[in-house]
Amino acid sequence: MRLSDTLTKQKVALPDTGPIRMYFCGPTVYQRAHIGNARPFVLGMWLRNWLHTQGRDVKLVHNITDINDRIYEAAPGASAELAERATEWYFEDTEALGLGLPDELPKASEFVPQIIRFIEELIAGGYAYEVEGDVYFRVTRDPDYGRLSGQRPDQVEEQEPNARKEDPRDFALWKANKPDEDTWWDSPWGRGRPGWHIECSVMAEELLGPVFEIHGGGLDLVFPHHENELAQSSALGHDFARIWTHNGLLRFTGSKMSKSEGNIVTIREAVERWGHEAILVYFLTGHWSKPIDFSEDVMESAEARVDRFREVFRGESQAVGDWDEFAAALEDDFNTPEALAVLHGWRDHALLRRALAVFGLASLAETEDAPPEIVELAERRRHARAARDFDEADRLRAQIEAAGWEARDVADGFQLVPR
RNA sequence: GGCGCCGUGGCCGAGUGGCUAGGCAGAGGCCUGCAAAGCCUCGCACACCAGUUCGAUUCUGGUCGGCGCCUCCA
Repeated sequence: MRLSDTLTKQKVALPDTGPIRMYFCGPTVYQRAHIGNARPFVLGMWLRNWLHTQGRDVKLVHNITDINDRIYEAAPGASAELAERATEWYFEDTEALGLGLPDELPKASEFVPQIIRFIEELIAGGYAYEVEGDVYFRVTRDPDYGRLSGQRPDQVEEQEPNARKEDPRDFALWKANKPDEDTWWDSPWGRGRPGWHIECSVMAEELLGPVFEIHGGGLDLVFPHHENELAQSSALGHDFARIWTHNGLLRFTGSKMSKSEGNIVTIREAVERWGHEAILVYFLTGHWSKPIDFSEDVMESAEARVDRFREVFRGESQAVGDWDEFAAALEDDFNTPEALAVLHGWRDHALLRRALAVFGLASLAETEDAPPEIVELAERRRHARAARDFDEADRLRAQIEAAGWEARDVADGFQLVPR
């Protein structure tokens, strides 16, 4: 399989043998996750499922960042409780997507000793320095800094001056505890807590090793988050990720859906409104590397596709479907829109179910049986029709519809479909 | 200012140097007691301007337009 890689800007082939180790950046837990947060989660799970069906050994790590400025700001004095609660929300919400869970869901707070050791190594190598309880990464020490995002250190917009930094673009590995921060850990530099980027380098390497195959996350993480992860890990001589996959962001009413703009729909709201299947199909309709609009229209369109697949399973299974065509679409940069188009032509129930299962959509193959009382009405309607009493037949159909079912006349009788 | 992405038929959205994407919506038809579902047919699609080429939506250059990131955003 080949995947578009941010670092080389090319499609890079995965190794043909050996395990596929993947690290996908998860949420910072301080509020309910929005639908955009679901995209990297979903992509990670799909890749994992697909590689499994290809017989590969896969391990997917999806981190939870539960130490962050935003959490302190959102819950002054109770940040740990908020992080814990928001982590539970995230588990609930992603579980509702019907894709199961990644192999590992590490939390930053559980890796602080390893983070401290990592920072100590960076200091020992001259890549980081301590100032008054803070530790900063020395960006100018890395001649390749900026190679992931294309940003050169001298081009990066300067932030608010921080007199403690040697250079304004240096970033924090460790931050000294502030009075309003209610969680802290002891370290060689005093009480404090990890900076934003270091936890991912550490957790990825702890759980996958100093080199792994795929690192994913939202496009907005390329800079600075992933650039800095790469800088930290390569400073210690680690290869880190072989392929960087960055998913396009969701746009809502034309502009980016973002927490700061407030125009967000949570995963939970979306699942309630459209159901998890329509959401998954919606994600399927756009290539993972490109932005997609989130709107009523596209969701209605996704719902229609869901119905269409369900309809196939209500019909007769026919030997129509070419697995290789499906596989070819996914093997070439995981092109789900193409794969989806292929699947729309299939009539082989077992094959289609197997393909949909890759995307967590096997449930589309489940046909629902009507309760006995509805079947009874349908039977009566069949007799009425046989007797050419169409007024009675239409009355019964209305009654069936009122009960939430649709009566369809088919060659050998009737079919009942939930509405 | 720096880095990067994108402009495909009413909408969404793949893809290709010449051969059907697919879905939604729309029109007509088949089927039906009427429907529903399904199936069939249809709509002069590739922002603009040059260039390369026998031939470009697909390659190159430019123009216009939209969008993302630039140290709290998946």
